[in-house]
Amino acid sequence: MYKENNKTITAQALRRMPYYIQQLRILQSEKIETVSAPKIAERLNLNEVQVRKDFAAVSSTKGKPKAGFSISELLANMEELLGYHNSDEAIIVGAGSLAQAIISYEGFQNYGIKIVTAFDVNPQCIGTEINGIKVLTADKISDLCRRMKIHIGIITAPAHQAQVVCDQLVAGGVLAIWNFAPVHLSVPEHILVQNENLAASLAVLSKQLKQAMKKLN
Amino acid sequence: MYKENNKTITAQALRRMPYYIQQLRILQSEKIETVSAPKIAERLNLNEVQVRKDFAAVSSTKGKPKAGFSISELLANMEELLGYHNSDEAIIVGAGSLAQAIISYEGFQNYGIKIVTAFDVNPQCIGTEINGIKVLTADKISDLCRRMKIHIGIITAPAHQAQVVCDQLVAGGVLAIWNFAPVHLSVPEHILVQNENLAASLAVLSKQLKQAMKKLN
DNA sequence: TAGATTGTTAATCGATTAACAATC
DNA sequence: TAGATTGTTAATCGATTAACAATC
Repeated sequence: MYKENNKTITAQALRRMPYYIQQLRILQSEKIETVSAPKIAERLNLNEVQVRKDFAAVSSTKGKPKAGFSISELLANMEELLGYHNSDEAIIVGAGSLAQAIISYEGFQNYGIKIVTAFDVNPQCIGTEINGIKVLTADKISDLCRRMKIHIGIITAPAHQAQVVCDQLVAGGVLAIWNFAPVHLSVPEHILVQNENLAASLAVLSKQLKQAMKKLN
Repeated sequence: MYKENNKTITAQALRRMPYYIQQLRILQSEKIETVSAPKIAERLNLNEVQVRKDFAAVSSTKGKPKAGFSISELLANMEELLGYHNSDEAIIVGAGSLAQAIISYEGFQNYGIKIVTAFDVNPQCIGTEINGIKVLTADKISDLCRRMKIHIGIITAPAHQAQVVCDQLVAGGVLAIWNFAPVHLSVPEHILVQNENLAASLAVLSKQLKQAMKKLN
């Protein structure tokens, strides 16, 4: 849980923020100026109390009974909270198609990080560029992280290389790791790891589907 | 929550399964035959009771006090549970770099789905192949899903096309949607949606990092 | 005013963790 | 036997949801 202006925001609430931002932008493009929590809740299939609490937690001003919240103010508060306008620098290790997808993902610069360099072990791609981002040899990971004071490392390397890459990032002083390899990473206690495990997500989906189909029969 | 052999497995437990499988395979490759819950818990930084309960929930036989569980049996039970050996067919819509990454992701065929066709609106990529998978024109989504009785649709299209694609999938009889577009999808009640929202994950990571760095000062 | 909406306290729900007897 | 480990019940924790008075 994180504090901002004496208010507490949970990780789950943070995960909802991009969805709020998306909806608020739609309303804003329709020249609407205020919105109520129940309205957004309905559009996103969420509980209205939850939305109200989330809004209260990020909003710099109070909502107005009957009227709701100012859309432009909510948007500014949420974007500020997520750091959309002052991006942290990051590097990405493993310059394959996943790296390319992330680098070109709907303009990630708007999402609070800026990828400055890519790394790979394959001599064939070293020296090339992905969307304007240079691919360097993996030997230089620690060195570059340290020199550029990089705080975020993204691992898109294959599973069997993920732990080695992780260790190099940690050695380079990286504090947060966004891990796309489907393996558990061992890290010192102070290092943050966010796992993006597609195998795990798929496990949930395909099991749920099987259950649903059983019910249909 | 899902039942299997009178035992209940939660979605969170399912998400832990691929990590168990990874660790069990490592031990198996070292010719070790049994393992205890506390041992796996330690390797994965989990609570030992949680691991024991997860094992009990999937295992076809009971663990033995002092000895623990049979690794090969646990592996077989988990792989069966996740459907690793009888893959469901799926299609993917939006044949960009993210689609390519998913298609080539560590051999996804082992993870319970088999992607049979890709779709795109861009005439340039229609007719090409991605790792042996043909790219067809998006007009044919509903039709093909219906004819081939496809149950899983993967959306890797841009945000502004995601809802349209989703509607086509639903019209084609798809029951489960794996959505990589960073938007909320409106679907009929019986349709399963698993959101893979990178913007949301990044929001958590970058906020946590900011908090951690505040503490360091 | 009436009613939609807010903010807040209390109740519920689900998942994790602790405690502990049973057992190989 | 002693001790590691299991299985299970109870306690804890955190997040979501319900209830309701306050207010524009």
